[in-house]
Amino acid sequence: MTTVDTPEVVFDGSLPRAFLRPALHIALIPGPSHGYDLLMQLRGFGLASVDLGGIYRSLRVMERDGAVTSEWEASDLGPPRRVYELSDAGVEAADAYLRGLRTTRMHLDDLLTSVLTPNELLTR
Amino acid sequence: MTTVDTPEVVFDGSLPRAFLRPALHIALIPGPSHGYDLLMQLRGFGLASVDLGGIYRSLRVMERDGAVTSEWEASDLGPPRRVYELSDAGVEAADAYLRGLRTTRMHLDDLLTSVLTPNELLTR
DNA sequence: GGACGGTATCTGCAGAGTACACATAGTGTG
DNA sequence: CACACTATGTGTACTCTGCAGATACCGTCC
Repeated sequence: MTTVDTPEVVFDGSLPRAFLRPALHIALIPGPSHGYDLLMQLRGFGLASVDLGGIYRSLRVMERDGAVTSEWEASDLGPPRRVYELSDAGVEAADAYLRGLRTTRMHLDDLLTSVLTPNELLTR
Repeated sequence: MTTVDTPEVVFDGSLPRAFLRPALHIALIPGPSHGYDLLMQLRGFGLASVDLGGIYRSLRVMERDGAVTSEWEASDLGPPRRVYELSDAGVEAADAYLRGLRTTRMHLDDLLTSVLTPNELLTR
């Protein structure tokens, strides 16, 4: 089977996975949090299709890289949580991500307006 | 040195690969073009690290999906070019991408401002 | 003529990254 | 005691990407 399996236009406007790590850093700036809660937060930022497994893996990589530290915390709503907190290096990384994302935003604007300014396109 | 091989904050502000297909669609709205030229255009939109091989592959997938048609064209600057043109379906797809990207920009703004509004963070 | 740099397309492949499903377990409610 | 929600984690097949290499046309300079 040659499996041509059309990937289709999956760009629904949600933030792509490339933003997962930046978003996790940023979501942790206000204070410590755990994976399951971060999932909910990220969904609010349009990271709609993000996979929980991916979040846990990402957080562990971030910890391995020294951006966060973690410790277990009891919960009265369910099983214990692994709570992550930004390290100093993590705060710096978050800041770098913020700067990067502002540039990204700018490029996105360039791309979106590139098609609007030549107004022969509006007369299509 | 245990070489945990820090991937580091590689987020330089360039548009991530997820934007390649949308950007190709959009870049083709003004008119037909070929891979090598599209590379140059996309670089102008912050798709800096984009790989030529990836562009050619993407274009072929787009053709397979019916978004573009291609034909060979002679060039007096070098070897013949394969010129791609948006089909009707491709124009629609490009439009869908544009709408999606506007949503993406909105989410990106949410993410960026989420960290600015709580102004205890500004006093760090 | 031959070397070189720019233009142009395409393929091969190892490694990274993902989605999706599954396993496990605590807590409160009917 | 079944169920839903909270919560963390793993296994795996698949896809995607980056990087490097092959091929080739064109104009210029020596």
